Amino acid sequence: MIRLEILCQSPVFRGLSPEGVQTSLNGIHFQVKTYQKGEVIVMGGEICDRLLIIERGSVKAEMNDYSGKTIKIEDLAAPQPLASAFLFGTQNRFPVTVSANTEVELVSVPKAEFVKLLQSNSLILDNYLNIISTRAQFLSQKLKFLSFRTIRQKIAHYLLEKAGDRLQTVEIRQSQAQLAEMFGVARPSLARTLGEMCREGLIETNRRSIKILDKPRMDQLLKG
Amino acid sequence: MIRLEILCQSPVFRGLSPEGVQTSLNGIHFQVKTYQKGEVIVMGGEICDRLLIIERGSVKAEMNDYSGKTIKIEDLAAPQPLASAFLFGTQNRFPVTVSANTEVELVSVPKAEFVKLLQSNSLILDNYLNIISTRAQFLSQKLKFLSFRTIRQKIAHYLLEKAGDRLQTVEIRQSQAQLAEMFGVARPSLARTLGEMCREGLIETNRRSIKILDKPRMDQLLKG
DNA sequence: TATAAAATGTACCAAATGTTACAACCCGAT
DNA sequence: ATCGGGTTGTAACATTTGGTACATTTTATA
Repeated sequence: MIRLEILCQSPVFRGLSPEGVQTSLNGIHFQVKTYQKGEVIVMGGEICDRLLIIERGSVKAEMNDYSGKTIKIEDLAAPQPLASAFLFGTQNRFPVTVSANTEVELVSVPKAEFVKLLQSNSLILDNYLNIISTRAQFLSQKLKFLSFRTIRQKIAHYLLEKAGDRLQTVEIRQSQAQLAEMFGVARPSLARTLGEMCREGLIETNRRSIKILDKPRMDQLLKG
Repeated sequence: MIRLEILCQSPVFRGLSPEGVQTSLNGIHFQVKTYQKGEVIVMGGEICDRLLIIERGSVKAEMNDYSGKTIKIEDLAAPQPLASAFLFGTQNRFPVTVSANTEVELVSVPKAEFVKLLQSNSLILDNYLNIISTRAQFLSQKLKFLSFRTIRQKIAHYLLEKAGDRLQTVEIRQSQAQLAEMFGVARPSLARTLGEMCREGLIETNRRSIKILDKPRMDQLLKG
């Protein structure tokens, strides 16, 4: 049994009514698979020739290097699709090993069938293009971010970007620890640098809001 | 006048004959624009609502931060498309300022028209999906790369990846300086680390070829 | 309100990297 | 063969960051 109410909330089917999803899926082949908690859903390196959409439950994705040990983890829950950027392109293999956090139900659509979907329904096509593009943009953004050498620069970049042209005060939604992870630095290092920038009169921190005091000097930081 | 022989070599139209490109383009609106050397083609931040394909000449893309200074450069020549990953997605703005290196001729296809193309021709759709996916994968790979903390890890990752399962000797095509830039580290630091790894018996360097002596310990480096 | 858990601000030291400088080497052009 | 430019190896030193530890504050929950 397909959970249409769930699927139509998936990024892939966004904007379609449950009936619309039903209609779209009518013409194509697909499977619904169930996995028990802990079960491996896809192994890293496996050919990615199908689109997987989580219908129920959550999974974790672990990246494993050649030596066999897992490094990083990402959690995905219904109604997210899995590794959508790896269906096409030159590297058609799952970069991660995916296993079930809970009991999981997946819809598995073979690539060829999914292509039919894309061609028959312009909304799904648009959705999918948006998914991959957004992913590429996200990664691109993150890369630009990592290209800054010092923590000061990362902070300056982050704040100025978030503040835009007029705003002076930026509200941080994440914890300092999350911010540090996003910056790719150690949490105490981030706190220290924030403290230094405060003392130097560049910014003013107060909880989760940061006020930019000296924009010119912040700009200067990035010119290097 | 459209240069069909050039366009059909573009990643977007790959696999189509010149006549096929002609046929595909017949139904849609598009423009051919010419720019003089040095002229700005798109400003960073501008809305990206059209696909641009270079028909002749080459362009350079510069990323400029808020302080107005350009940072990085990428060169693109015919028959490459421009910023193809930014036509869709949430951030529909050019991330870079593009200007003409030489006299340049571009084909400009409005987004709405391009969508028609994608829907009418499954080959173009497949090509485009491949372009964005490949880009996402490339970025993802690069990001994984930068996620390694130490230079040793970066070297180990790079060498093991390049060597694959059997090869022991890896030929480097770039200079040490280029390699360092790719790693995002200072050149002397890279040289130093290579030297250390040599002395420790992990590798053996000789000009632009590096021999992996102790694969197990190299693996171990990445687990740490 | 009381209490535990999480988040934050700091300090110290060790490790890694950047910076600068210079010598040795390789390679191509004259 | 020789000269010069680019590449590589190395050293010494300054900076930055990571890691660990702990006190303090805030937040969540009973």
